[in-house]
Amino acid sequence: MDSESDEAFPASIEAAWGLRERPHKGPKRGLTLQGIVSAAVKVADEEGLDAVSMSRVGAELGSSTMALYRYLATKDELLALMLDTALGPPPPLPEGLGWRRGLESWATSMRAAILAHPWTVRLLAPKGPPATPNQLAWLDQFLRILQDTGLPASAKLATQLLISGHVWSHVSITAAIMLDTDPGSRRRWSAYEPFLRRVTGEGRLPGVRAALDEGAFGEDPHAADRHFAFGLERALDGVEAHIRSLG
Amino acid sequence: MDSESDEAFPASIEAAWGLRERPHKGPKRGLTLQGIVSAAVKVADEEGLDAVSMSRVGAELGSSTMALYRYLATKDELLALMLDTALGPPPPLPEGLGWRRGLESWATSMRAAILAHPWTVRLLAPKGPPATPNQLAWLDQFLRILQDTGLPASAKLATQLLISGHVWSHVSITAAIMLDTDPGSRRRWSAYEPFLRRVTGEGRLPGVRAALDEGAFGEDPHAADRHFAFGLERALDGVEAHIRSLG
DNA sequence: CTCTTCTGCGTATGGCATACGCGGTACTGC
DNA sequence: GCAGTACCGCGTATGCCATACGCAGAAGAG
Repeated sequence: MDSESDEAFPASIEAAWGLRERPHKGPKRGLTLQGIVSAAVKVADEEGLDAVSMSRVGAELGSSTMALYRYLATKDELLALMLDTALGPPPPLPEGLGWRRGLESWATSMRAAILAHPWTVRLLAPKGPPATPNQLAWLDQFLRILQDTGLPASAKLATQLLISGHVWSHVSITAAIMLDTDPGSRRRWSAYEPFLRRVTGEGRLPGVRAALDEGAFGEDPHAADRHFAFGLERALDGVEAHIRSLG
Repeated sequence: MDSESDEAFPASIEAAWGLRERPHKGPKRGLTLQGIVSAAVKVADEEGLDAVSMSRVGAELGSSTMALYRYLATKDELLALMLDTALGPPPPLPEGLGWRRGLESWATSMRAAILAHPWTVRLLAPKGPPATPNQLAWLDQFLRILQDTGLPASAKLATQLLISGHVWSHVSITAAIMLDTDPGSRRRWSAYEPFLRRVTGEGRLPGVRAALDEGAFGEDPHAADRHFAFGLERALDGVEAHIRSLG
């Protein structure tokens, strides 16, 4: 009955939900899943996601590479669990905010949680349905915020897709700039405006050229925050209009 | 003068803009950048993005691995150019559509262009400012559609971020399902609803549970299309309200 | 006709995920 | 208390990968 779902979902994800098995036969386990994941998160925080290899994580634990495979079937499982613990659970929501302020807060918290560990950005690309505890907790909070709006459940999910998509895509661009510690590609951003100017010459790409001449590409460092807020407000305006049209 | 920007942007990207150098000294070149990129796109289409290795592409051309490095500094450059040619230029826009229908059409075309080569999804994660010809052409079309709306250029860019973010994130999820040819993970989707039911027991995750009981997770195959349209309409509603408030 | 510069490409390096199997451990059933 | 067994950590090995380096030869420049 339940044994089928045990097969369909990786054992390590089951384990993350606390569905531990009885203490089996062999020798005592020297490691824990949580310990492995924490070590991997530490490595990612300190040396970047590319430094997270099975051998590097093993070394961090004073263990060997292959020992980890007694806890994880593949590296992808490790990455999924790293994402889950790095994001953490959503912060508790103040009562009585109303759905709009609630979603605003949700999106802002989500953005902050991601940027607290910028390498999570690259792991947010969905590889399957959300299945880890914290990921589902964020989804759950979102759905609860919309509880009393009268939206059908499928519209709630579609709204979550819109808002979290905005957070994700915005944060991806932010991270692409922020994470650029390499001086070579940092130079690329400063060379961007002259590059665009060259490429938009002779009447090519008039839309880009107009934006360029309006100074939209040489913006102040707070432009990212303002763009995030702008998109979020537009999206919420649209949701609000739709909710009103239902009542 | 211009030589600085030549340094800041990879030579292969300059080459993609047709800024070819004079036929230099040595032996004739046996390959072309376009030929390499086309071969790589072919491999990705037929065998998936993971099959695209320098040696596989070299073999496709009857050439060696290292020959490619006379045309590309790194594999990342190849991937950037693959993305650009796979997306292609935006289809010409019917005249007089009005900005709203225009953006709708833009987003729909963009989604179709991505899904025509589903592996592009993974390459859309921004690694720097958009710099290749077709990427900038899509951006340009978007900005031109908003030409007469009275929006400041920075708002136009923020709007583009919102809409393209929606397209990207939606298509990412769609692709995560579509590309799942592996029977093991296909099973995971069908096992998802029972999994959620198990995990939302005992009052946990009430928001998810409510959506589950409303049947929102066991939806028909056209749910993806409807969710895409829903999010797009909400976003455009918000933009429309904002544009009205300016006039 | 030589010289220089660029070509394709062979070889080598260091990294990676992970398959496989061994020797030993500690719980289970007798 | 003892055998059996299932599971442990982990050494070794395989087959990928991107790419650094340098060489031999080709072809335009003088």
